[in-house]
Formats: sequence, C-alpha cells, structure tokens
Amino acid sequence: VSAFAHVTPLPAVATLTKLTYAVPETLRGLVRVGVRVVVPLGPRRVTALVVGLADQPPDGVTCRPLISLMDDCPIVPEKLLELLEWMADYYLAPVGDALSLAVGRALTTSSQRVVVLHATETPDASPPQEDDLERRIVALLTKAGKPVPLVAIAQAVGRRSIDRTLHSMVERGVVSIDDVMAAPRTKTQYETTVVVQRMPDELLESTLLARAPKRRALFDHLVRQPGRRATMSELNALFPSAAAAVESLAEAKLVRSVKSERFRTPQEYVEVHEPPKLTPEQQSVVDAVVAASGGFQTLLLQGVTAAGKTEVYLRTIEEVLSRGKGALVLVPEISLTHQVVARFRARFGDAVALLHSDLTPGERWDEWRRIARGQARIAVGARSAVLAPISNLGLIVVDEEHDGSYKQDDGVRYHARDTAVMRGRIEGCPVLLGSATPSLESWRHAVEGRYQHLRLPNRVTPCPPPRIEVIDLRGQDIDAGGGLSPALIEAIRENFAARGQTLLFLNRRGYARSLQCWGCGLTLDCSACSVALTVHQNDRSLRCHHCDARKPIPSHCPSCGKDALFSQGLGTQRLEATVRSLLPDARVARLDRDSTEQRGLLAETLTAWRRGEVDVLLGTQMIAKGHDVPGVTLVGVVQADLSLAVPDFRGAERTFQLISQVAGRAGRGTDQGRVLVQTYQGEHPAIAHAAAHDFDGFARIELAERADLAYPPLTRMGMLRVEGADRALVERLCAQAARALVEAGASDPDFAVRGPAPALIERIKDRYRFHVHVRSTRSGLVRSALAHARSAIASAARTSRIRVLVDVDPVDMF
DNA sequence: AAACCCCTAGCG
DNA sequence: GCTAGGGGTTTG
Repeated sequence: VSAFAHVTPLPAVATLTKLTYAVPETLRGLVRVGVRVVVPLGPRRVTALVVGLADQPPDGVTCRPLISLMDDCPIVPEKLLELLEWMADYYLAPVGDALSLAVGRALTTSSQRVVVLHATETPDASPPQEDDLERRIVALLTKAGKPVPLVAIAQAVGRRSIDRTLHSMVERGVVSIDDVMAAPRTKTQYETTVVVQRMPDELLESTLLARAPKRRALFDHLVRQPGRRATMSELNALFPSAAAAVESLAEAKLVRSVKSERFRTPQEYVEVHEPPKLTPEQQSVVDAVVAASGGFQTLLLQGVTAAGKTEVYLRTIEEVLSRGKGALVLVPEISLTHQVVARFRARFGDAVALLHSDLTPGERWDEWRRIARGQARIAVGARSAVLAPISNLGLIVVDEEHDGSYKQDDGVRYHARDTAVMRGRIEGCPVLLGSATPSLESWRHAVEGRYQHLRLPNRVTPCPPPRIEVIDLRGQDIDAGGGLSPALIEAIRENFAARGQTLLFLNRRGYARSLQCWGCGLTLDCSACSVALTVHQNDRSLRCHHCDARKPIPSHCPSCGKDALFSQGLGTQRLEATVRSLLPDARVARLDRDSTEQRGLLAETLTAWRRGEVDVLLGTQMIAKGHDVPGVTLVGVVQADLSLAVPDFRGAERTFQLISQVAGRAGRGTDQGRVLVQTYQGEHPAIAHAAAHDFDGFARIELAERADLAYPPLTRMGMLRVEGADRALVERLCAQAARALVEAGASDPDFAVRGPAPALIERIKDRYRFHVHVRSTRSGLVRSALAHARSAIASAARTSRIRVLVDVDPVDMF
C-alpha cells in the first residue's frame, strides 16, 4: 500500500512527465497504476494518470496530496503505459499528449477560476481611485449575473494582466475568486436491473400479489423474461409506478435490484458467414503464425486480393483466444472496412470491441472499459485502436499495413503500424502485417529476414486474377471523350451491353481541378491558401480543398472581365456527367468525399451496388480501398499518372498500390475481370509492374532507386515545419532550425538536411508554411536533431505565435 | 514612483 | 498548458 503516486498530468505539460503526490489515507490501495486522479497543479486542479507508485517522496520534495480518484479500476494497463511512454519519446511528443490519445480528452477535466461579484451596497460608492478598469469589470459581472471565468474577463476588457486590479478588488471584498471543477464530458452510465429471486409461496401469493394487480402484472412480466430480469427503465415504460411495485416485491425478497453499468455499444451490421474451409496455403500461414505465438515476432503476410487474408486472421485469433489471450486488429478506415469488422462480430460476438473516431465519446468510453476489464478480448479499430487497453495480448494484426491512414497527421504524429510492432515487442506477442502491396519498409524487413515472410499468391475464389491492359494516351485525343479514350469508352459500352458492372477510378474529387481564363491566363486561387479553387458543379461553387472556403462560380473573369473561363483538369463529378451522357440508360453512382458527406449514403450506395442496382460506380480511392466493394467485370483507371505527379518520393509506391487495389476488384464469380489503365507513362515501373501483377519486381526496382537517392526505407527521415502569419518570420525561423539541424548532425557524414523551403502548399488559411527535411541512416540521430532544432527556435516561435511541429518518419511530404 | 508589459521558470 | 512573479520599460 503505497503512500505516494507518480502521475502525468492530462492535458500535457510539455516538460513534465512525472510529478509525485501524497496519497491520502482514505485512498491508499485504491490509487493504482493506470487510474485517473484529480491533482492540484499550481493554483489549479487537473486530471492526471497514475503512472507509478512509491513509498517515499523523491529527495527534497514535499508532495501535495492528490485530491480524488476518478476510476475504481485501471483504465490503462501497465504495458500500454510503457508503449505510450515509448511513443512520446520516439515521436518527440509530451508524454501527456500520448496518454491523452489513449484516455481521450472527454475523460479529463480541470478547474477554472471564476470571479464572483459580492453584493455591493452602492456600486459606484467611488472606489479609492477613479478606476476605469474596475468599473468595467464590475459592469461585466453585474451584466452576467453569475460568476465569470477569469480568462473571459481578461479577454473582454482586452488585457492580459488584470491581476493587480483584481487583487485589490479581492482585498476590498468587492469580488472573490473561486476555483470550480468542471465535470468530465463523459461519464459512466448506470442502470438498475430487477431480477426474480424466488417464486412466491402461497402466503405471499395471497398477501402480496393477489390483491395488487399492478404488482402481480409486473412480477409475471419479469418471470416471462429471459433470465427472469428486466431493466428498471423497461419496467418504467411498461408499468406506471413501477418503482413502488419493485420496492414491495424486493421487501418480500421475491426480486432483487442490481445496479450495474450500462454500455453504449456501437451497433454494427452483422452478417453471419459459415466459416469457410481453409485452403492448404491458408492453413500453413495460420500454422506459421500460431507457431510464432510464443513471443515477439513480426510476420509479413503478402497475399493477393481475395487470397483470404481475413479468414487467416479470424482462425489465428480463435487459436489465440483459446489460449486465454487477447487480440488486437487494426484496419485502415472503419467506414471503408465495414465488412471486415462485421465478420469479426459475426465470428466472435460480444468479445469484440470496436474503436474508431466516429464513436461518440460515451460509446468510446464504454468500449474502452469493456476492453480494460477483459469483457471484450478482441479490439478492432482504426489507427488509434493500437492503444486499446487489452492486457495479456496474444496477437496484433495490422490489415492493409501499407495504408497511409495509419499515420497520424497532427498532434502526436505516430504511425500505428510501427507502434503496433513496438507494442508486440513490449507485450511479447507476434505482430502480423497483411497486405497485397506491402510498404517498402515492411517488404524490405521481410526479404532481409527480420520479419517472417508469408505469402498467399493465389485467390481463394475460382476466378483467375484480372487481365490488366495499359492504354497509352500519348498522341490520343481524349478531350472529345471527356477524359476517356476510345478504347475505354468502347469497353464501358460493351460491358454495359453485356449487363456487367463497371468501376471507374479517378483520384480527384470535384468537377474540375481549377478554373482558368483563356483571355488573361488567370487561375482562380483561394484567397486564404495558395492553391487553385476546385470547380464543383453540383452546387455550382468554387471550393478550396484545404480551408473549405466556398464561393459561387463567376460568369466572367474577375481580372480581365472577359467571358472566357474554362474548367481545367478532370474530376469525378465531370466524369460522372461524361458517363451519364455516354450511357443514358445506365444507373450511375459516384463515391467520393463530397458524395458521402451525408451520413449513411456510403452504405446505401454500396448496398445498391452489391445488389446489382448500379451499372457504373465511379469514385476516388474510396472505391479502390473499400473492402466493401465486391467484384466487377470491368475496371477503368482513368488517370493513372495523377499519383505519380505528386512531388513525393513515395509517388510510385502509391501508384502501384492504387492500381493493384482497384484492379483487385475485377473478377466476379468465375468471370475473369478486365482492367484498363489509362496513362501517359505506360513504361513507368509502377504501372508496368502493376499491370503484370509483379509486386516483387516493382519493389526491387523501387528500392534500388531509393538507395540511389538515399530515401527511406534505406534512410530514416524527419521533418520540421514552421507555420505562421508572418511569411518572413516563418522563413527566418525555419532557416534557423535548418542551421540547428546541420549542427546537430555534423558528426554523421550521411546526415543530410534539405531546406528550408516553402511547403508544397505554401499558405493554408492565411498561415505560411515552411519546412526542412533531414535524412540519416540513424533514426536516433534524426530524432535528436529534430528535438534540438525545435528547442532552438521554440521560445522565439512562442512569443511570435508561430507553430513549430516535428514529424518523425513523415509520410506526407507536403 | 507607480503602472504596465513581456518573459520564463516551475508546477510535486 | 497555465500562472505568478521577476525585471525591464513606459508613464504621469
């Protein structure tokens, strides 16, 4: 029973990881590692997580006592705590930020200081000196009629320091300052269940029930229920004054009320599948993973689309569960992977907890608790589910491990796949990474033997892999076809005539990329960002895809006044219009971020598609990535070069992945699918190898290229970005950071610094962005250099409202 | 001399 | 992250 607790405050205090508090006698034994507590921090009170216990305070420190306990059992297991501490260290973030990611901001609270106005005899009984500030404060409080947060007063009177005035007001008893605690935004909900304890004997029958029809009815209702129980809220709905009836039944010991927690469990569509028989290939993969279950090991499962990877996960997890251990399954984006999730639910039922960003805070908290208490032994979810509080983990699965959505793009910029591997190491369990198109990072580990390389080269379906044809657009006029070549148009027509379904992939939403004037050459740009506005034809607007600004499409050029505006570059809306005019009788649907803004529309479209009620489905990578999109007979990749044109060394890798994924949709039943890829660069390795279904060939060429240019995975990368309203200052600070980076890496001949340079989008929401990149073969050096550079400009940045962020192993180079 | 402002250490 | 308090600067 420890008398002292080490805690980490939430939200993060950058420099603080551990503070020690005395545990009051009454809370001894209850304060355990992994519970939330409220502690005094300076003049305020905040939520903190207990990260350790001690019998003695640290030398020379007097510890204040902690105030209260927020959980009756740990919500973060010790090994997860270890992972979070690693995460903070590796990604150069405050520990409190990493902890907040797991715990969730909705579960934290802190106190706020409020100013209370005292009843004054005469408001203008002239204060000692004619003080304008004091008058304004009093007026403000009088108007509010209730205590006002101190910060709100400071803001309203437009000053930062009102301390002295306020101090004197407190001393003279005009006001007082109170410290009030807000309730956490999420609480545990409780419910009362009434259970039949025994059946009445004759005496009770006649005395208690016979003459009381309400009591009688309620009791009979309970007896008829499964488990002879019902919740109080159900009873209240059915019987008026249920509470009184229950009370008298309870007095006679016929029933008993049990207070229990109510769980807000997200409802998932569950489809029951008969578990299919495993192919020998699948079986040997399952055997290999099970054989690795003794300890930490990373396995890369490289399996083509429709090779039955999900079934492998399910079987392996069955095995893990039978040994009394838990499992963690990561999927890229829940909205696109409903079917995978549904299969887990169908197989394992309530043992599955679901974690993703679309849950309400209440649902998330309830799923979190189900996992933390071992009621749910399998957690399935997107990126942040890698932090699910499962203890005694037996397996971690990362499905579609190459997917970019595993990288968090703000706050703690962690990579969920890499974090999963570290979690496996900490927990001593295997980590299974699955993909048809592995990231080059993982593939290299596998071919060099650090990961066990498992393969599923064949489909489980009778249908052979699709035939992929490359359409060379060079020298072709595709404007007439609205971006579609004659060959693709012909194929779409034929497929429709044959009653086949067609999938068209174009990775750009909106109607057109930009609006330009052929009179003066002007491109219409966003006023707050340095990007062209995208044309949206559905509501005839121009939109900025970065700040979401919208304005109507002008009829004339705002610069030269000519009626000479034309749309430049093909988007999904325009493609939709083209297809509709091409096949007036066809049922056409579009899936992209704009079309799925309405909740439920995505699922609706996919259901219609699955039922064969849609002939042509077109869209962005949503249709490429979606596990939910079943096979088709024709797939068209409208602009395969789009992802190659991005100034990012991973462009080729992404292009290969997208083409392979969307091509993987082709083929249904026993029909071999046909895939047409439109491109100006048919000989590019990413496109040529994707067409040949040759991942390994592509990976070898691409790795050689990366080696030549010293890019990851052969080196490790880091990025530091400076953002602020003052362009010159941003650039200067970034240059200063770059110098600090050079200095920090001087000892390493391979250490390379690139920049400072304006980010690809130099300005977003009126804030300028500059960045600098570093590369070295040593990850530790990259990280220490980033930390050094950040602290070199931190104080200058803080005072001039400039943001500095660092990214370890960045994925997006923009 | 008093009021104001900016900075930054320290929070247990 | 927030805050109090130090020290430098402005103001009457």
